[in-house]
Amino acid sequence: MEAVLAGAVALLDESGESALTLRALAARLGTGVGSIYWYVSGKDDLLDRAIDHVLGGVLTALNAQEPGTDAIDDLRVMAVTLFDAIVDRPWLGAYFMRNTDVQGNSLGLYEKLGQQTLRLDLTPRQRFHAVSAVVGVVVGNAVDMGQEPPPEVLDGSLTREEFLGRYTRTWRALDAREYPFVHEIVEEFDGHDDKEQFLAALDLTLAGLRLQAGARTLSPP
Amino acid sequence: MEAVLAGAVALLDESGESALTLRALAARLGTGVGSIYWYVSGKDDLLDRAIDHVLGGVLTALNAQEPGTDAIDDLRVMAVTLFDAIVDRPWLGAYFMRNTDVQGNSLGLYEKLGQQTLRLDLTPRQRFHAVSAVVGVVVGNAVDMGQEPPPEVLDGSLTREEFLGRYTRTWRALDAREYPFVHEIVEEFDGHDDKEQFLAALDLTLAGLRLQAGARTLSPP
DNA sequence: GCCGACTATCGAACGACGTTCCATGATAGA
DNA sequence: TCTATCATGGAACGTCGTTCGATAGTCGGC
Repeated sequence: MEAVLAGAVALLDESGESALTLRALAARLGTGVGSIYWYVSGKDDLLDRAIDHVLGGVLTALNAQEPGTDAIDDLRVMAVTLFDAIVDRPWLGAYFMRNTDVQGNSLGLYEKLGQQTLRLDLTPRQRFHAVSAVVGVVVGNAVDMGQEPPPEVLDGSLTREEFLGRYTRTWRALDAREYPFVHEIVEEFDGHDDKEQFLAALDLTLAGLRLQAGARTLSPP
Repeated sequence: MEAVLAGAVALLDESGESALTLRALAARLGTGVGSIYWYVSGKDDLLDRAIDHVLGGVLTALNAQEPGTDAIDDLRVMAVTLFDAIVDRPWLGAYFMRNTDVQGNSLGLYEKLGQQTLRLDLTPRQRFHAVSAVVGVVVGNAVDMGQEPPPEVLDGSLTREEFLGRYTRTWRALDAREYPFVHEIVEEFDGHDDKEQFLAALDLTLAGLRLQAGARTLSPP
């Protein structure tokens, strides 16, 4: 059972979601496809368990985090940790929201993030929405990078910079009167950092949250 | 060509992404699978064109919107329009970020949203991040509802309320000391509205953006 | 009036996938 | 030792995306 999950995660890590095939997993484990079905009910179940498996590691990382004096700062660190975990395993991004299990480590993460909002002066509904918003920002920015890069950059025949350069060249050639915004930000897009982009989005949401909470925390000063 | 795209969108609208099969599409069009390949290079291309097709409608809806006095308010209306389009067609959510075409209606939407930030007192980088953040919030909250509901509720043998009730019952049974946050918000989750949840997240981000822009707009007073 | 070139259509065939099913070992309690 | 349960392995089925060659229809040029 543990070997099945570890093999599935290894396949996903090595070559992305398209590489996770029951036949490929059986070959890696030196067994037949039928054996895998004794442990899991199907591919969906396999994926759910594999996700829960790695989310367990993320959850322990979150639990190891020392609580600080500011709840929103702690919330921010947790969101960044979650984001980094998805950067390490891009396939997590595509399937993150899929694992809406009734319980498990997914719920544990939700709880851990939510506990920080308990330290803020908010209504239950505001807390509920705040955690959803933070998770939404993480997922929304992570799915972008969860996409498998085109085969040309995987082969190494095209670097990521050259690939992005194709965008900027096309954009620079657009009519400046029809596309004033694209021209405004094309230099920013060129060589942009995905993580910086995520942090900017996260900080906007957290700034709004801080405003909503009135900058007052209920935790020890 | 137009018929192919219309048929693909119709299939997606009727029964979700799993229903879009080249054989099913050929049958609906009264033709063979080979004919479809004369118009599109493959299923990915078909999906990209179908998405661009419906995004064209969203873009015209955005262009029809009367500019208001406040750029952020306009940005908010546009984000809501985009979200509503995804609610109407849940399959859009799963594939929205997929269509990162170099040009097309996807770029047009990006430009339209970005033009609102040109009316704000921001640096180019801040504008770039602001649009990414808004799109991230829309996508992050839309993918949640882009998931196909379990077959039981599709059959009608289980209502959405009963399905959500399974969550709340399990959560209420959890240890209140280990899961204080889940207990805090379980009542909010029960019968919650996805759109309200999205609006809360969007408003947090826009509040942060308004703070960043110093509440000063460059557009006519 | 014929002909090559292009446009467009169709469905059989291929390989890969998820899944099912059953024959076959292993293992442990009686 | 017998037998019931646990566990394995791989052939077989149906569906999917995709490829390919056969087959018409539609022109303009000689």
